[in-house]
Amino acid sequence: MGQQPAARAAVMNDVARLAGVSHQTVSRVLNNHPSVRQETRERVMRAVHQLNYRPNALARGLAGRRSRVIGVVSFDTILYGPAATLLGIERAARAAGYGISIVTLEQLDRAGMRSAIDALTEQSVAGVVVIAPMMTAAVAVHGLPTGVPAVVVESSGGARELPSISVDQVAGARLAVEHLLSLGHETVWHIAGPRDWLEARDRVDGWRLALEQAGRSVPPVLVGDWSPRAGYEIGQSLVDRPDVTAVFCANDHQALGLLRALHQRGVRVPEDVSVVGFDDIPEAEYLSPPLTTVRQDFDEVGRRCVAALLELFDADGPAGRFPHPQVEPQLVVRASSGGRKG
Amino acid sequence: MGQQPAARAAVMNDVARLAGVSHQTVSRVLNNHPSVRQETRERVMRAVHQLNYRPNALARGLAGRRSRVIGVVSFDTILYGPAATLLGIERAARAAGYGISIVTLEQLDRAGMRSAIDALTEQSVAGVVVIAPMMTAAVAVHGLPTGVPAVVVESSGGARELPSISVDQVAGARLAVEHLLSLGHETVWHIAGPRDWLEARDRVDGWRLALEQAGRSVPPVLVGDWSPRAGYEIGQSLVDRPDVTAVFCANDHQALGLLRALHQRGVRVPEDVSVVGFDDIPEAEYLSPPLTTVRQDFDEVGRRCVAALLELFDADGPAGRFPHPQVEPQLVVRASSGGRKG
DNA sequence: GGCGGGGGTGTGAGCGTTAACAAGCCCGAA
DNA sequence: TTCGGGCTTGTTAACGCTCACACCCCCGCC
Repeated sequence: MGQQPAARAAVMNDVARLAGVSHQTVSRVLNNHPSVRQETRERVMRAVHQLNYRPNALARGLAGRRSRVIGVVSFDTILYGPAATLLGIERAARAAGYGISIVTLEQLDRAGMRSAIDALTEQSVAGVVVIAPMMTAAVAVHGLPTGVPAVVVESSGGARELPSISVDQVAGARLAVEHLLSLGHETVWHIAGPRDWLEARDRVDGWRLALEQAGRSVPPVLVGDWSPRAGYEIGQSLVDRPDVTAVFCANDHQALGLLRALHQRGVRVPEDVSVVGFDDIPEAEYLSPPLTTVRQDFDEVGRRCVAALLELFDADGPAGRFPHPQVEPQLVVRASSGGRKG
Repeated sequence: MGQQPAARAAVMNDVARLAGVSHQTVSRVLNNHPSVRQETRERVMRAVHQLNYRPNALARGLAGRRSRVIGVVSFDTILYGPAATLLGIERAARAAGYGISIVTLEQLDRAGMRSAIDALTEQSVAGVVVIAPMMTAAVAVHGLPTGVPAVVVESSGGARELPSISVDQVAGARLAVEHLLSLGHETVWHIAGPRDWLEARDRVDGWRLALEQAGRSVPPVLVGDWSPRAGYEIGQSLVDRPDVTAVFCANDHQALGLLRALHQRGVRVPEDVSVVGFDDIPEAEYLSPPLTTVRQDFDEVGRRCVAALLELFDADGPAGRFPHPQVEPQLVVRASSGGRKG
């Protein structure tokens, strides 16, 4: 197909001229306005195709109120959870005809959040999804500029005034703990995520609740930073304690580090110690041993985020039906968890 | 801070009025035009801050030639490589004052690529980075609409007419193979990535070259799909062959699956079989055993992409200094590789 | 003393689209 | 016949900004 070297791309007026109508009629056709005669509509569409016309999103956004772009504020897109959530949102947005602009925060302070949202606001995004499930994020999100619809991906307990989508972390943690208890373990230790991550807190809560409800002793919380290194180092300190027979890790990467520490010291999994993770990262199934874990449906999270945002666009008011129901996590039992030793 | 409920955000004219100048002077100040008196500049800036004025990127893009957004076409952002590259680009872009719009392809055919780039073009992005190091991608990219500066992240051998940034995959593979040979292995097997991935092909080439150059026999290529599952399954077929003492995997995830297969069958790493991966994913250091691998500097790749794009903006012509030098990968030796058995 | 020239600033015209309103047409009802 | 009203289309005005140009003032020069 001959590409025309420097020929300016067709604009709406070119289409209008070719179709013998006014530009406004072209606009109406493109926006599916009802009152256009069928024959006119076809004539316009023919011209559109002939000129390979593409409406200019910038002009569209400027003239109308609403752009077709959703902004996403994320934190660490190398982490599996955020990356998967981002992908889920992207898919859902594209399905709804929206594009995605992203800002990845380097530091999660109020100023960073502010400038991220400012950057997106400048681009006149139709709405914003914040994937930053930390306390600081929740606080920072509070100061959003007026009028930008926003949805937060986080656990319960964060920003009250914004709709939030979340996986039920407490329930997920309970699934893990109850699974381990049902295998006969006296109690379950927990390697948590960073204190200021809401998800980490909720998983701690779920873990504690499940233990208390079963009348078991609650070991001290061991705090990591989501990294395999943290799991490894905490694992090293845990490995000498004979009373540790089951460990629930707040994410799979920490579980991976823990497995490494256990393996290094000759502790067998699951014969000596059972391990359960959280996330179900793609490699979880192929660790040694394959990791029992709690799966989160990030695609579903993405879909609900976009749905909530679209709802907000229509509602126009700050209202909407909050809170949204939580996404239910799912226990995936593999070889890393087994019956109590002895 | 009192948020004004429905007060329309300040526009350039509001600032101009408050500062007692024309809107054009405000524009000049904001764009660092030289011919503005210092005192005027300060007066304008004061008004800007007082009104918390944010220039509207849409209007800016419409009026001027150039938007401040870079489009990124990616493929599977759950994979470590693409995710890390995306993050690298995002960082570099933000440092240069650009935002990022992403499109993640579900299917990597020509039509998908086309519509992805169309979607970005509609948003009037200033330029496009394509992270889709597959043959099909390279082919599809060829049909880019005129006038959109584009950079491709890929191995050598892809699209000729577009600037491309890449890590030297051939060199990386050689590093891995030469390392294994230097440990005394007779030859090195290779679990490759999918055939239509350029990176996979280049790693195969580097592996083959290194073996041939050392006068060793070249085992058949084993083709995987990047997943731990592929590494696991191929590993199962490999585990019975006594002549396999060293395996170079085209990425860490496949290596992870391979480790699983070996471990499951009681094959010791590195005593019986040495394994080397590619990527240096965060968990590589904490596998059992810690994985020797080839590290790619994705941040550097991102920086160079953005730099190349900015260069293209200025050059305006299709020229520029091609080809760009490749990013050098780096061997990271850990415990999964050791001396030849026996 | 008049005139060229360059900083500093204002004016007007777009950029490509949608919104709001007006206008023409054809219909049926009074 | 005449008038109101739905359907279809056109006209004009934003949207918020940059670009091109005109303008003014003050300087130094012939």
